[in-house]
Amino acid sequence: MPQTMTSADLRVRNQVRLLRAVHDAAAPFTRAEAARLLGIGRNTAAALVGELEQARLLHEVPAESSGRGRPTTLLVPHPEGPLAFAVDFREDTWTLASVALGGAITELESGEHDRTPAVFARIRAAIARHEDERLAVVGFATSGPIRDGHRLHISHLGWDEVELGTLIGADWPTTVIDNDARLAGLAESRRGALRGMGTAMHFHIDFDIGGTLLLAGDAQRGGHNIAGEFGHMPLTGSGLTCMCGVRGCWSLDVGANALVRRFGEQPGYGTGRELAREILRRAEDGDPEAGAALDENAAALGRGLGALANALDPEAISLSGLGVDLIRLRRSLIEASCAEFLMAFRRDEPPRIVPGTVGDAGPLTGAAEIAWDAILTPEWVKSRQ
Amino acid sequence: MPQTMTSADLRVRNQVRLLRAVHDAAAPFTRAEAARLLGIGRNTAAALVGELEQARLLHEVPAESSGRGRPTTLLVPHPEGPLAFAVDFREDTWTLASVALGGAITELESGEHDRTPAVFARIRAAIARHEDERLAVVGFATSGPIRDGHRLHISHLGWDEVELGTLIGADWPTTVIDNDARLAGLAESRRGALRGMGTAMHFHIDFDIGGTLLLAGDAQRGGHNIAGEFGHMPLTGSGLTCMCGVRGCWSLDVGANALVRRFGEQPGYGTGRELAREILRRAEDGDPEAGAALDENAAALGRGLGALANALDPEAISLSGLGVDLIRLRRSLIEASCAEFLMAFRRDEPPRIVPGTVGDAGPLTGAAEIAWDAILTPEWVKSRQ
DNA sequence: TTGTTATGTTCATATCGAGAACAAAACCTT
DNA sequence: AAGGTTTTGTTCTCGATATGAACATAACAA
Repeated sequence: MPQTMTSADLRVRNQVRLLRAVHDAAAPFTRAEAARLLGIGRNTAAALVGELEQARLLHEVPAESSGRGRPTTLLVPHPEGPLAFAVDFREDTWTLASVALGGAITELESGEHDRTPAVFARIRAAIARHEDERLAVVGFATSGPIRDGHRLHISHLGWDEVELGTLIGADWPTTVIDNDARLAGLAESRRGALRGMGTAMHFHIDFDIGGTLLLAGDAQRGGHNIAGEFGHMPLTGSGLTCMCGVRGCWSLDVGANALVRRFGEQPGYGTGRELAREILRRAEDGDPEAGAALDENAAALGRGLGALANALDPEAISLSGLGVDLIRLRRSLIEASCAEFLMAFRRDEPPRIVPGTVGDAGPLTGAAEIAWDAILTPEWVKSRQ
Repeated sequence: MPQTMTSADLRVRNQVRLLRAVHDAAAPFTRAEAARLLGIGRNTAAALVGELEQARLLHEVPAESSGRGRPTTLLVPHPEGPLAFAVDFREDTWTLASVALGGAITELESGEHDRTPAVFARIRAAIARHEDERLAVVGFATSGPIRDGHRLHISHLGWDEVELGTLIGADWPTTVIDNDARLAGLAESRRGALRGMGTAMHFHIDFDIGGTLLLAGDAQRGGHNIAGEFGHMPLTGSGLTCMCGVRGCWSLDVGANALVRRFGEQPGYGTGRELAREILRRAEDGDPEAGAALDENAAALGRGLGALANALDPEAISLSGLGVDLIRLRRSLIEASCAEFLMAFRRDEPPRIVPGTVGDAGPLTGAAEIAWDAILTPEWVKSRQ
């Protein structure tokens, strides 16, 4: 029973609701609109906003008049307010950005790395270079599952069950972490193609395919925080054995690895991505063999999406990475293959399959979301008064 | 923004929290315990309980003393309080029960039916026979997906997109409806083997297999209210075409249909269930061919559960129907097959596969849960004051 | 018999949001 | 240019909530 309520907490709770509304909104809104949105009186809204301005969380700027009525103010993040830092930690690069309330992202720094855990110390140093008293929380996106929230497993870096506590230590600011595929999905759900949907899915296609189930704007994590390995279900009837230890994974037929394997190349994480780009280019230029490889990839993608739609009934499915190219080049094939594996009675209302709109910034954007989620709480807001 | 909050709503909200706690509790608790549970003072608890007693929602009975301290009272449903009716509508029978706050079920009536929609009128009549002013809401469990919440599709009755409004009309009490597999899962999640879990799954195995994903005690419904057709994912590599219109469904290899098909019988909904029981009996008696059929069923079950666990990471999976027998007779085979299709790094912590404890009463119990869910709201509680 | 413990009860208090009335600042009409 | 309209901001009173402290009560234990 977390939601204990005294009449004093009521105020904090409404402050959080207001901050959440400002953060989630696509565009700034006025104080009067805020009152209507939250279902509170204008007087109460004035009081809330005043206190949040005192706490340097919100700021009021004159709104350009729109029609009749007394001029009002727009609610915007306070110029001296708290900031979240977001880190996107990738295969060989990292990016650090600052994110204000509302989601505006400012890139601060980026770098390459040598694939050893030492990179975490360098990222910590980069944070320190930009850190000031405005920094409130860090959101961190990494690839690989993070078991039970603290045991990191990145196969293509050879990191096996690395203890997160040794990488992100007590000298770090408050930090929340999740994996990139899940965060990319969260970003689409909060600020992209899946906005406002109750049930949706997102898949990131790179070397293989991973994804997340998005319910009411939240990414599902599972019982051990390792949900989302949709690529490791045997959905396409492959006879091969996957790196994960299972036979027949969907990932064996979808993604860059599947593309290059068709050309006799060993799938892997070095040159594989470039070769996949090359195959994509050749397919666009009309090369029949490259085109056939793309066809197979698209058909396998659609088949898996259809199967998953039967089980989970998403309103829409967004794709990122290679998936964006596959939609661009093979949309009808994906949809046909999806429909073929959709239960007959669902075919008149198939899930929409759309490219993500957050794009490459998905993990970073998602990291910013979980960072702000961590502090947009009654406890934190109360502590700032 | 549904959760508008005035200090007057606060009281109603706490009343609902208290009622919810009483409803969800495994055993009655005292007023003092309620105060601790909700994090409120004893004086506030006294006020809440007093008002709920006035509203004929709660009743206080002397609690047998346990050690020192002033004697207190247990909070129990009011003897003249509201009741939910629950209906379990099956292939050829139906059951009507009355369910008090807290979940105690009293069976009222049951009957057979002729598989035509006319049975709904007879169920309505049965409700009318037992209805009095205490009846607040009806929860209804049916088989088959209910698209968008109002278009019912029961293939084995030959009902295709039947409009629910024509079956459950304006002369019915307030009625909420969902399908049996989902409600059986909800029952396990609220009152059975999956109690208290954040992420879990339940599968009901009858002719085929259907299930539901349970998150924090709620069954997922999907974007069009037709989530849960896990049986129609191609998880086992079958080459057959399923009744649903798709090739290779998991359901082709798991359940009574799969059992009888192995003996050259046509799967169907008439004698199929009896034949499956017969096969089960023979397997128990040591018949090698029946045993082999059971083996195949169990292996296919495990394979699918492993695949789904990769994607959704449940803490536990409960089974009902034939699944209970499969666990009883072939537990190790199911677990081995599940492990084989579990990603290697997950095998040291596989999902627990357990028989449901609500058993045959799952759909009825789940129907009662959604019925009470529908009224344990601030609006309804306020309307009773 | 007396002390201990847990719970029930009473009362004063701070705070919250609602609602009404009024003020202010724009736009629109004539 | 003047007056009316519309929307928002501001001020004040009011009823309601949960709290916390103090006290009362009813069991058990020594």
